[in-house]
Amino acid sequence: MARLSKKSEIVEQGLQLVLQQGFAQAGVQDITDAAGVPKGSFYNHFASKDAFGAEIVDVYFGRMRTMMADLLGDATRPPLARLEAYFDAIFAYARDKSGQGCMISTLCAEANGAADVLRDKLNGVLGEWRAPIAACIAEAQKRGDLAPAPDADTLARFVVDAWQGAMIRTKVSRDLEPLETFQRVVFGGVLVPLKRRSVRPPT
Amino acid sequence: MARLSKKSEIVEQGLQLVLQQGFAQAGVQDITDAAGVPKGSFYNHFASKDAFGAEIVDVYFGRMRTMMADLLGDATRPPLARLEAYFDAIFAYARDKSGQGCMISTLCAEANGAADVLRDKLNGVLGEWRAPIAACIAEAQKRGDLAPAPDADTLARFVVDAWQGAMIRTKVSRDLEPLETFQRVVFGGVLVPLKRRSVRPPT
DNA sequence: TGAAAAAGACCGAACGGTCATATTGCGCGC
DNA sequence: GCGCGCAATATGACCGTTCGGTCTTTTTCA
Repeated sequence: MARLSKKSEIVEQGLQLVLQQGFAQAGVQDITDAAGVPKGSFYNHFASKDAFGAEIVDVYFGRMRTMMADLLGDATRPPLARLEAYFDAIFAYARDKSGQGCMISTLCAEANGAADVLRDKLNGVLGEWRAPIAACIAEAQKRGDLAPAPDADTLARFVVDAWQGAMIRTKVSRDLEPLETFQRVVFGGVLVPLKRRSVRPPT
Repeated sequence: MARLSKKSEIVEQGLQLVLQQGFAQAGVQDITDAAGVPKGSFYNHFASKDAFGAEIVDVYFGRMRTMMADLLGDATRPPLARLEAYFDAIFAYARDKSGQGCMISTLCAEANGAADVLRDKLNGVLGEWRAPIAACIAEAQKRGDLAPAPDADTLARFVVDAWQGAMIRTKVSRDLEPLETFQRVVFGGVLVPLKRRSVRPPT
């Protein structure tokens, strides 16, 4: 039987549930109910709930990876345009597909109290996420599109953190305003020249 | 008995515990154990765990409020210096006091699945948090220290979101690097002039 | 004397996880 | 091509623990 094992069904439904409710909040029972399988099946495929968590991070990030490769790696466009296209894409993804939220930010928020295996996985994934963004920024800096001011890696860390913060707030505001704000500020101007300008007054 | 009711002890220890482990993760039993009181006492003071959550948000934000009033409202200093002083202060607070994390970001992250009373409270608190920051930014814009580009409120939303995102990542990285990155980028230059510059190449 | 608080035993439900059993598809000797 | 055996999966009853919350009784203080 098993039109290819029910594992994929558990992963798919579990992904949605964790996305909506958080990892701790989504019980194993809830997940297997959503997948339409008895609870026992869960432990045929996953050693523990934590192992399941690590696996859905892989699945989820696998999908992000293809989006990143497509949009951030497109050498035919200038780096900043690629960055904007990428964030447009994950914005659209958050709007249409996931109901709602970002798996990574959701799990990061619960990192305290979570198993080390999950924390380590998240650290790795965050690095993998940041790298191509930092590469785009570095390329823009080399082209002179961007000030060399904060180095590319620092800037990439900041941007990803800001995105996650916006994602977190969507859970409270229940709309996409935080993501729109992110887009507007990051790609339309920002606090930045702040310090330098205030240091040298209009004379 | 009761050197002024054990409520304050429950609130104090509960605050620390929620800060460290998250709201859902910190059980009522854990909290009363930490406070050294029997579990029954908890429900003499709080109608439910959610009501307790709303109350510790008030207590926590009350402390933030005084810090905000002191540093952001100090009319003797230029607005951008006040902003930087404020973020320096909450950085130091995160480093030294809280062990570790930010109550607001922690609870926002769990907003899905949380009671509406808590979500509403968080929305209110976020607005109250943002307002004086937006006021500082607006003042800086009026003085000409800052481009009028993204309006003050939008900028304030972004900065607060970015701070929360950094706070969230400290839970994964287990160090203060995300907060340092936030400081460096926000107060040292940023992506901002990005779009405008890339649109008009060096000719 | 009465209301508030302290106290701890207690509750049903849900949690993550286990286990014994039934079922299935598949490789392999024939 | 066929039957057999076996490992992987399917299944649901079951386990101990912990969850948020209740109840009753005792203590305290105004």
